Amino acid sequence: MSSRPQNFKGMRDHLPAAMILRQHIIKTLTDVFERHGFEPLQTPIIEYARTLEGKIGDEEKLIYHFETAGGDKVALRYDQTVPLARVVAQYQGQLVFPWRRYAIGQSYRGERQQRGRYREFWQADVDIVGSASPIADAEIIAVLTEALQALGFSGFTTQLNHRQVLAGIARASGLDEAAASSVYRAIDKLDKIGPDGVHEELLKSGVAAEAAGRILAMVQMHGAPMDVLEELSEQLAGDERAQAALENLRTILGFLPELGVPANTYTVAPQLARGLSYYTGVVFESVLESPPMGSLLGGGRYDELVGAFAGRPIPTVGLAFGIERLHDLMEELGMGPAQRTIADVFITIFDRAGTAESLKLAQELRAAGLKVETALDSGDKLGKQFKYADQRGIPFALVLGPDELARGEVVVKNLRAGEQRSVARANIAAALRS
RNA sequence: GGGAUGUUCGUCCAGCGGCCAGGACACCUGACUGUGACACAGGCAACACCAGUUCGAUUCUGGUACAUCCCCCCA
Repeated sequence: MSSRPQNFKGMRDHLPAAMILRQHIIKTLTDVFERHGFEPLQTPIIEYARTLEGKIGDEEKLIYHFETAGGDKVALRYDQTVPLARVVAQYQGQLVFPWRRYAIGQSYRGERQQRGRYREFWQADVDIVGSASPIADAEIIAVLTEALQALGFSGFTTQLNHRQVLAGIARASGLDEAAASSVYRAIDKLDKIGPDGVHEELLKSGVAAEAAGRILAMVQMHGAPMDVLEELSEQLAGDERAQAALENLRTILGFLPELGVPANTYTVAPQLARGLSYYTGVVFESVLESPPMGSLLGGGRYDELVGAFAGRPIPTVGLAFGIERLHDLMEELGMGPAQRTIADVFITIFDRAGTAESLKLAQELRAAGLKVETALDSGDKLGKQFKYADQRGIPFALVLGPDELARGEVVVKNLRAGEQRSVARANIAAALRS
């Protein structure tokens, strides 16, 4: 009784049909990123453990640690932001700032698997490093909006907030910084557990009933973004840092129309907290109304992390798309490319004598830019070859037998429609494209 | 890390103390020797693993592994 082979828990294999969708997602994102001038970056998935330690807060227990045979303490990267900070510090002299870069690859977190959460997951990160300009923040929001649209999503909402608005709400409720973190966690669950649930959690974390009521009132504000900002401004009057944050949000939002971000794709959401470990300014995430899938992406401004290795402040704003979630959602919603395979056409081999001509034809069509697969066994019957091509989902099969060779033609068979016709060899590529 | 539920041919499902463990789809093989699909006829193929209870376990109990989902946290 041999044990069945099995992939490691929480990690997935992606068979060709899934990979076609994933590559479509990655290509679409890459196109959008590059249209905005972002350059590609790739870093190893293994880092020295010390590089990752102390950077992401109390979730370090989720980092995969191990020791190499040579005694090096290493870790699988937890995200692509800390590696970015490392790269910035290491190659300062070779990079031109502000630096726009994107990185698409996998990260690892040792947590229990759940919907939309895996132990190995791909993210597409986009960041503008070395600029504190609100134009940079706005551009990141423009990129995210454009990318979701390019993928075919509609009805998504990007919720925006600012760390200092959150802090201001805590201050206005008489809470000190130490108490704040559990408060942020509680209010961030508003959408999930409702006002009553949040109220309960606030009380549980030691917030007075009156303060909890004020927090809830502020956090539940909704309406047109500029109106919400105005209301918050009144509620947080006298708090300079909060006022500056609100002004910053106003400025960022002001650039959005020109950057092509439709007003119905974003809201100001005072309850949005996100992973608080390193964000310092604007924070945001995009969600889909349904099906439920957590956030599709998340990000914000973090002005301290990147400079931590470099030893000088390097303000940065960026975000991470969750490729797994985009993938799962698009699969569920039937979005993305319809084809099951990448090949455009299958070329049969009629018999041993015709093998050379079939292979030659394949090269001609490949040179013309088509994706071509040939039969591999000159002894197989045509019927078997057709069946194979059909099972693979290849739309066309070509037959090059003695009759066709004599006439300088090729039979083009449409496997979906079941029709076939004879086409002059020179015109095949064109016939397949039409 | 804590918790809930689940695991039967490749896939989806049935069975439920004793069965040759059943079906559908998929797959393989047949007739057609320049043509797949449809139909037909055959065939391959499973009780996740380890203990326990029992005369007897796929079925009951416990554990393990894995999966789905929740908490935590996040993409």
